[in-house]
Amino acid sequence: MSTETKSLNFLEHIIEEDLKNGLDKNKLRFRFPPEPNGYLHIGHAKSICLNFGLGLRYAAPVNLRFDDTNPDKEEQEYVDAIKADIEWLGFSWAKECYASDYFQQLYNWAVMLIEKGKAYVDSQTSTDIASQKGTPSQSGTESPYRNRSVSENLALFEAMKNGTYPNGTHVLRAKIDMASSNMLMRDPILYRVLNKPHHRTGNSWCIYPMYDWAHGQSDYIEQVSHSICTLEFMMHRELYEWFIEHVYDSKTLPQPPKQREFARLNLSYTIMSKRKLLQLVNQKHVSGWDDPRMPTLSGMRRRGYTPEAIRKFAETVGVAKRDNVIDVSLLEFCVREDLNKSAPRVMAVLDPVKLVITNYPEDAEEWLDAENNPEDETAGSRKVPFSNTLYIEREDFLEEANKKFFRLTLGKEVRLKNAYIIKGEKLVKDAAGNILEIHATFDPDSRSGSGTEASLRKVKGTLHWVSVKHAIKTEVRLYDRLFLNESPDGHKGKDFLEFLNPDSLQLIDAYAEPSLQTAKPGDRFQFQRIGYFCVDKDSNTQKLVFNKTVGLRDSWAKMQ
RNA sequence: UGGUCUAUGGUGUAACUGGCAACACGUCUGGUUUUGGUCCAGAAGAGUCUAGGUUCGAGCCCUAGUAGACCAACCA
Repeated sequence: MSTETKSLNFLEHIIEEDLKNGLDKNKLRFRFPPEPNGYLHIGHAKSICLNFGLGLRYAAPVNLRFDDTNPDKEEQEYVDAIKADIEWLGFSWAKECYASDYFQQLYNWAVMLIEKGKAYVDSQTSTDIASQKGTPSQSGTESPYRNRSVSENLALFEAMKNGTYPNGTHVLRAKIDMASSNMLMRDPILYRVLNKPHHRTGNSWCIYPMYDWAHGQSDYIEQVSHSICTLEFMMHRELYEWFIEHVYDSKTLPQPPKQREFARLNLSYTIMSKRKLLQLVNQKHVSGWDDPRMPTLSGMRRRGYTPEAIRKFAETVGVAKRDNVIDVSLLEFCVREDLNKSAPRVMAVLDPVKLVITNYPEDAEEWLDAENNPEDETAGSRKVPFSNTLYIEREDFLEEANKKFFRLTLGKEVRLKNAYIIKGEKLVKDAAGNILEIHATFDPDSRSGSGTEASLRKVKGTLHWVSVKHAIKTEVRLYDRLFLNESPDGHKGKDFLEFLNPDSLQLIDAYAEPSLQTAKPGDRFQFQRIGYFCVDKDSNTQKLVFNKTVGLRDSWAKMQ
């Protein structure tokens, strides 16, 4: 990998600095720590590419750690989906870890904090505790339980653990500073009583650690050197370090883990909140987490996005600390760039109108050579059937065309891709004036690849087509933006559902060349002049459908 | 009204310990092309939030403003 010429991002500068200051390169270790409460989305992909990318760059292990400290929201289904998505993206983790594996160790450390007088059991209600927290500009007040004796705390905490108390009755808090300007330092909660089975530990625990208590310690246990998270955890850093300081033993780890923060990915027109995505799934606005309209990795996979494209995208957007909004078109660019190299070209007509070649023998057919991919010489060629009755795209004919339009019109020549040059002759219309058929004549000497002078003649337009007799009818699913508002948070005060695009999914019947008969799920094609499509299997009917991945860059469309 | 973080073309990211602001996307021209795709060539577009300061020299350092983000869940 030629990472040498690439400039470093700020995290890599930090790591380089640490190495320069004597950190052993072999002690570098990273982790990707998802909470299994939903499917991974494109925002996670940035974090995955960042963490695993650092692992690759420094030949350091990267753990996959599930932050499963809240059985209220977490499920095994999510664990499985997350693993599948990371593998699909092309990364492999050194160890599969779970915060829940550390529950006992965490508990022991909590007991240790109590013994040191650094933690106490608070028996107030959550509202009482909240009201004592103060505000950012006003210090909080100390809990009446703050100075319980160590032995009382120990007994209470053990009883909490043993399931003696109902939910919400007691919490374990760190004794730090109720006047701190950092709200998180005002005696944060370490444990809450939650009588609920956990997807991995079952019924063995009825107290569960909070994020702050679990996360840093998990990093420490796994000997993570750099714990990279998003900006909203910035204020947690002070607490992270306070906790580490109280359990840290330099004999175990030469240097305590370091939390550093980067700005999360924001994509225009894209919902990136797991809560909202879950709502879309639960309320059946989409068919599931892997609906091709979802910004989830599984949705993008079904849509036809490639892991390469997503990795390239993550690399392109970079990593920094300022808030950003990336335009979705950049992601689409990365997808096109990758697919252009690899996707075979095929012909399909989405909105057909009949084209009759009047001077072509009525019952004749011929199989013409068609190049599979002009970007890839090894892709070979295939045969496509030609006959006197074809479908072409309705929008490829204009009865009254201006000079800017260089597709088919009466009296003008265009080329049929891989076939002949034709000339528009006349129209057959119904009583209402709708075009039923376009009649044209072809030039027999103009066959593609025939090498004749006529075949080399320049015509401005090239049309895709399929032979009516040979075409296969197939379902095509066109996807548009799911979410209409440009800014993901630009709907202040309004329900984000109001911005859902009613036309985000369109099912249409299209006609495709017969070679597509053998297409398999996951295959990707470029429908000539239309866009990229991915073969998907309908979960109910088991029939193959084509999902539109992304359109072609179309400068003509932009001119209108 | 407290604290923390951030501020570079339209967007995003660079610029090693100060030395003529670079790259990608987008935009615009022109060329190639049996995809109005691709590819190729070129151009425009910021003088780095503001005001001071240090310096021979500041996007980088200092001070003060301004703007935005984050922080008061028994969520992560």
